[in-house]
Amino acid sequence: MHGISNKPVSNKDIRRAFNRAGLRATNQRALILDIIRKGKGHLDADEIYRRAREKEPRLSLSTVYRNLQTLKKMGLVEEVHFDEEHHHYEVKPSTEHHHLVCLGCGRVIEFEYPLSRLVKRNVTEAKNFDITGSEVRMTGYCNRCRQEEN
Amino acid sequence: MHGISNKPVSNKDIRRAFNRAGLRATNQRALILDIIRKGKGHLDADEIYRRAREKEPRLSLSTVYRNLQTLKKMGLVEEVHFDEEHHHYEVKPSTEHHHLVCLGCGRVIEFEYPLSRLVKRNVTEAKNFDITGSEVRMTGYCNRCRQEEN
DNA sequence: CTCAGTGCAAAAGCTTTGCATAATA
DNA sequence: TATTATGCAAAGCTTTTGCACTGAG
Repeated sequence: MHGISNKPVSNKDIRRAFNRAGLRATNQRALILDIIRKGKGHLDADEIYRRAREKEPRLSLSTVYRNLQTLKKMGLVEEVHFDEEHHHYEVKPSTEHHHLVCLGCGRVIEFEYPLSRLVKRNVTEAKNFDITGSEVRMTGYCNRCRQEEN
Repeated sequence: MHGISNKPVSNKDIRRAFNRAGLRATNQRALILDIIRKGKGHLDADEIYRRAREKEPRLSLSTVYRNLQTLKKMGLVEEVHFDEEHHHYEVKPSTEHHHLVCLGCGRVIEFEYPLSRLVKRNVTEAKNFDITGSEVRMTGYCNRCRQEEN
């Protein structure tokens, strides 16, 4: 089984995706997208900035912010809210997935589950609602942290 | 059937709750809590500030922020993230409840459903996780907005 | 060659903090 | 009366915006 996806992965594909959207394929843009992809979704704007500058030291923070907006609009990147402080960004996953956040160690566990379908089916108020996106964040304590507690 | 709750509701109860926590029962504090309660959970800090000033014109924004922190720590108030822009606050509900947000008209629909229990049961990664809180926000389009679209 | 995108600097939110004063326990 | 909480003003962050310049198409 291959992990084939409908998302652009090669530089060429990325370039095409940008051009198709009427946007220009700049190094900064590709770099930022690449960092978000490698960051596994738990990077905030500043962290993306810091990592990007290692490769492209002249890059500016406003370029990061502007591209985050752009990539969001293109549907390539998704903004998630892990905590009260920062926004985090990740490449949009094709399947519905959610997060468990450990309040002990801060670890974030991703899981996949079609919660929106379930809500749609079982919740009266959701029946007449066309759910297009969902953001689920459950907090608690992971196995490891509970054991250390005792 | 009464809507009896274990949360303080009368002024006296609120006063006691504060004192029990070693805190002082100030007018500002009670007012802010009252506004959050009446606001049905969809107020941001600035909106709380504006409403509070109608009753207590000398109240400062920093007092609002400080008390939001305090009330959160006391477990009386909960911070929720509706959109990318602001934090919203609501009195902590006893039952697990979640939000449907209409991207068309901005309407927020609350629904109750024990999603965390369900995740705990059905998701491998959640099995060893002690879920203590959950924040679910599903977005889409409500009945009304879908009809207007056509 | 054109115009979208960039870098830089400045501005604009939102939130926190320091300090003197006021109010509660 | 002893602190806690408040108001005010200033500072701190994160994010956005204006403008001249650069580079992709």
